[in-house]
Amino acid sequence: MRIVFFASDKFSLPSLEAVRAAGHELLCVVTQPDKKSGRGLNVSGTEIKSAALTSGLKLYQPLKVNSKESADYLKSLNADIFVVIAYGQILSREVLNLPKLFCLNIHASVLPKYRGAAPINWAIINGGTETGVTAIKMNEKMDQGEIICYKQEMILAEDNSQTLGIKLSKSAACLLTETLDKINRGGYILTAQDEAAVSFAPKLKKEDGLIDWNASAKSIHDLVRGCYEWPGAYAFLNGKLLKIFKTSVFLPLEKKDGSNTPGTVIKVLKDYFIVSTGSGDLVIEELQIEGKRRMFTSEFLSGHKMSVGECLLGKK
RNA sequence: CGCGGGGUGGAGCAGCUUGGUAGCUCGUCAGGCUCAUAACCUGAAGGCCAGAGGUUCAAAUCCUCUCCCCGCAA
Repeated sequence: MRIVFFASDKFSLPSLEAVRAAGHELLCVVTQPDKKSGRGLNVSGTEIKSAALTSGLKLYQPLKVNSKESADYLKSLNADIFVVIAYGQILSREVLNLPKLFCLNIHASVLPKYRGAAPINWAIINGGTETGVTAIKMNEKMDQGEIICYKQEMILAEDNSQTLGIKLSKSAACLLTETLDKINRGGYILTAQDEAAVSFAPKLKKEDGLIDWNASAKSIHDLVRGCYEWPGAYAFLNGKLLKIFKTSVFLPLEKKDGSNTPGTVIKVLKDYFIVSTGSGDLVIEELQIEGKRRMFTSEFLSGHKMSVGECLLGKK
């Protein structure tokens, strides 16, 4: 099929590769414009851009994909179908109607759950044990299109957003090629989403990573996993930002009186330290203090004196 | 020119203000103690103090420039 591929995140890379490998005709890759990012004012393009350039694919980076100029160009490509995966701009009805067939979107959750920009993160933050990827025929409302098919994926206890994202991106690639096959053969059924089961996964904000020590150790642990690696779960230690990348829930052998204020360091060992929470204790295994690189707690403790009774705070 | 922190044996840090012997907690290696050990004791190896200039009798330390890492912000 003649495909125009819309993507801006590395999540879409396996899908892009799969479409190529399946022998479809990639007319053009559409991605977000280069943006200033990082320290200073370095301009950089998306990873999709570099991949497309490496593969010699045609690249298009409209500032506004719905503009007349952009729509005219996309129309001129005369595509069978638009494939949209983590593109980052909402397509107008006009653009959605450009391809001969329709616009196909792969979303990183089992819809109608977790509509929105950060489904992988929220699935973990909420302590879920399974999620998946869904192929939908897009309509003008965000993630509300009819479902063509989906695949489920387990969320393992050791998964974080990164590892789960990698797994889902691969399953998205499989789902995409399967779906394209179905569409090619005409053997697919559209199922409307159950509006009663809808939930949302809005784009993560920096503040979403702030740890509330009054929460349970389990939910803080889920926050740490779900906010990996951006924005990162964080607290403050002696006025400095402390990002926490890896934790585990500590299961004490004996019951404690629970008199420790949540956020207090209750034990410092050689390789890690333990912080009390609203319910249960949390082992801190990997972290990053402001101005320093990310490191294992064992490394951190080699050079930073930390003592029982210190407090990790929710603000400076 | 967005703001700020940093670069010191293999790891993480102190020392810099007030120039004068390279320090701490680990790790590594060797030996000892021990029924035994990730524990304890003793000893050793391992540094052009990011790089280049400058000031000085003397620079990790003060001045200038370059490179690299990180947090904020986007």
